[in-house]
Amino acid sequence: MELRHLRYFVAVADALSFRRAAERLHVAQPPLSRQIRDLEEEVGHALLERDRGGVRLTDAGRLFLRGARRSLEEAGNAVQAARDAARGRIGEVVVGNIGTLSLTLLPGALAAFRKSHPHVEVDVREMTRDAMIAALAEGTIDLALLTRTSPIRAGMQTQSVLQSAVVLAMPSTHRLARGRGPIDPRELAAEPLLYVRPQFAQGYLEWATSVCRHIGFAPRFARGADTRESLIGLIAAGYGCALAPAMLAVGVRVPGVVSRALGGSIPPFELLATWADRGASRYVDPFVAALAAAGRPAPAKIARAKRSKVDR
Amino acid sequence: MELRHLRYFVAVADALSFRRAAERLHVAQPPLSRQIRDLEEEVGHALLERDRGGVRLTDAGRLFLRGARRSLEEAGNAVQAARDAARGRIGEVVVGNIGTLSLTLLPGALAAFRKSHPHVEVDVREMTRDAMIAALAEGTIDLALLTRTSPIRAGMQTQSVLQSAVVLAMPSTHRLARGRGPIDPRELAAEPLLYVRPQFAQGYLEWATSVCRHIGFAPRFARGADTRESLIGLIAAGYGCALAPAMLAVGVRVPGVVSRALGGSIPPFELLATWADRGASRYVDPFVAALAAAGRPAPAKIARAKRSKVDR
DNA sequence: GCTGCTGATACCATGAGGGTATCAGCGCTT
DNA sequence: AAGCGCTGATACCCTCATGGTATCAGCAGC
Repeated sequence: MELRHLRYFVAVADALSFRRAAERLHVAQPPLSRQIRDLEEEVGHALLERDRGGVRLTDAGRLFLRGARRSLEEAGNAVQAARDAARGRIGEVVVGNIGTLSLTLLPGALAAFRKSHPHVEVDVREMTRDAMIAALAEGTIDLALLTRTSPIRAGMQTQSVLQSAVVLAMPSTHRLARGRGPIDPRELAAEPLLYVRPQFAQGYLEWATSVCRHIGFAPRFARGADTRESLIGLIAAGYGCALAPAMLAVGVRVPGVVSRALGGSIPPFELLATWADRGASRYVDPFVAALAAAGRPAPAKIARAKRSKVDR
Repeated sequence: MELRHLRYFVAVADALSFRRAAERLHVAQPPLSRQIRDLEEEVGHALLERDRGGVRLTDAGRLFLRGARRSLEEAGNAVQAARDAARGRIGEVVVGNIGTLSLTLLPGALAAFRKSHPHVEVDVREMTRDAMIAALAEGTIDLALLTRTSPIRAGMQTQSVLQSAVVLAMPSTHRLARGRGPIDPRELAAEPLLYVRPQFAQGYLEWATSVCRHIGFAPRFARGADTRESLIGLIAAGYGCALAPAMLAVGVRVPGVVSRALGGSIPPFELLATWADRGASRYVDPFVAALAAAGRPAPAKIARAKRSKVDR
């Protein structure tokens, strides 16, 4: 399969006619037919339905068309990016974003970085943790925001860009919701905990487990949610408590949910900027610096409140 | 340029050696060299630096490599998707997501849809409004969540999936922050308003303007922010007020920011599911139904509160 | 039954891609 | 210093895939 097949297929799918597509492509119709036939053979299924008087896409063809368009677009972007870079006009940093966790961090970093590097494009992509780790190794992204418990591969550099105290989020009717000041972490041992299933929030379970181990007990995980938002929903509905970084509680605050800091010396939740030793964009370093700077000032009013007197 | 060029280039970039790359590709080294040379000619710039004893990527090559990988991956995905579809195993719905606005809406809809259609993959992509509109026309995405003021092209169907009352978000020290109940909207005429610049949140400005026009005055926009988050930051810092859908205020609630509903008969903020008449996935209809259902129950406690007595 | 449209088939040519043999530059060893 | 081993580049040839032309097959409407 070559880009030619994709170009031809897209043309036919757009024109819904071999003849007209051939015209637009400046080739004759028979070679076009043959290329499409070859493509269908390689895929192994019919992509087009030839009715008299026209062509229609099969279900398979519809999906293939989408992928073909994306592939062609990426190929064109690659050329464009290379030309731009050769002219020294812009660079590019691609950041793999870790869901809503970085909602508080990214905006500030982006704003600061745009000021110091106006010609550098920062492209934020939403992907799962495992996808980020794979993409880092491939060089598809320059930078990922990962938790410390992530299975980071060899050849990577990391820098902590954000630390956030661990809090317990719970229904406002919960027995632990009443008191003031930090909770005695040993109280948690008896609590069934809610969690986010690993499919979407990979690593949450490991992180929560490691926090409990550090306190000194094995967690009892009661009920899983599919997304961070539905986890909050479960808490609000009174199903139980969950461990969370304080910064997450800032972003999504919902009536019926209360969060209190944990006492003792619990290691804070930590977000690591992670990038490859070799082959990364030269703009990774300044961007990481911007992240680290953004991880400190404004939104840190709560995030910084580790085990300091602010909490007490 | 063909996929072959991309495959070859990726192989060389991975091996950092023409010989070894040629081995892995099962071709001889000279043809490989020629293909790479042709590719560099087409791009117009050197992608590789040939040093004695090895190969290094140029800056242009680094960026090209990334695009090449993506293009190849999309091409592979296209084939895979077509095969899956032909077996009737799964369908696919791609949703263009409108930033944080749909944070409250999507999780519920996704959960419900997964229950009724477990074999259908829903792929959520983060993109700007204009990118969504273009992608809809191209068939790259099946569905977009757009505001009513968006310039939707012909051949599209829409369905309202969420309505949310308009609130005024302001610093807690603001004169309008004190009273109770809905604000008299005419009070706003004197207020300088903050806004999100059109680059990131395309359409916000039009929407806010149309709300003011409906009330009966021309808005005075004072200061722009780059992201929704930094807008909230500006408000918290006391720079002024901003109009917002109530649902947005639910997601991001920050100390120092207060929001109050607007009185009178202001049309609510509305989110439209938008899809192409023809060529869309067959699963669009049930997914839109799931969205509409999710737009009603739980998070609607505030969102539903249009101009009903709940506000008064 | 003719003409118009649709796409498929048959066959031929040209040229691009791939093969082999060889060259050129450089570092290391003997 | 000469030879060897590695690197990638060049020269040349062959083959087959791609694209061309001519034609066929099915169907609609006049």
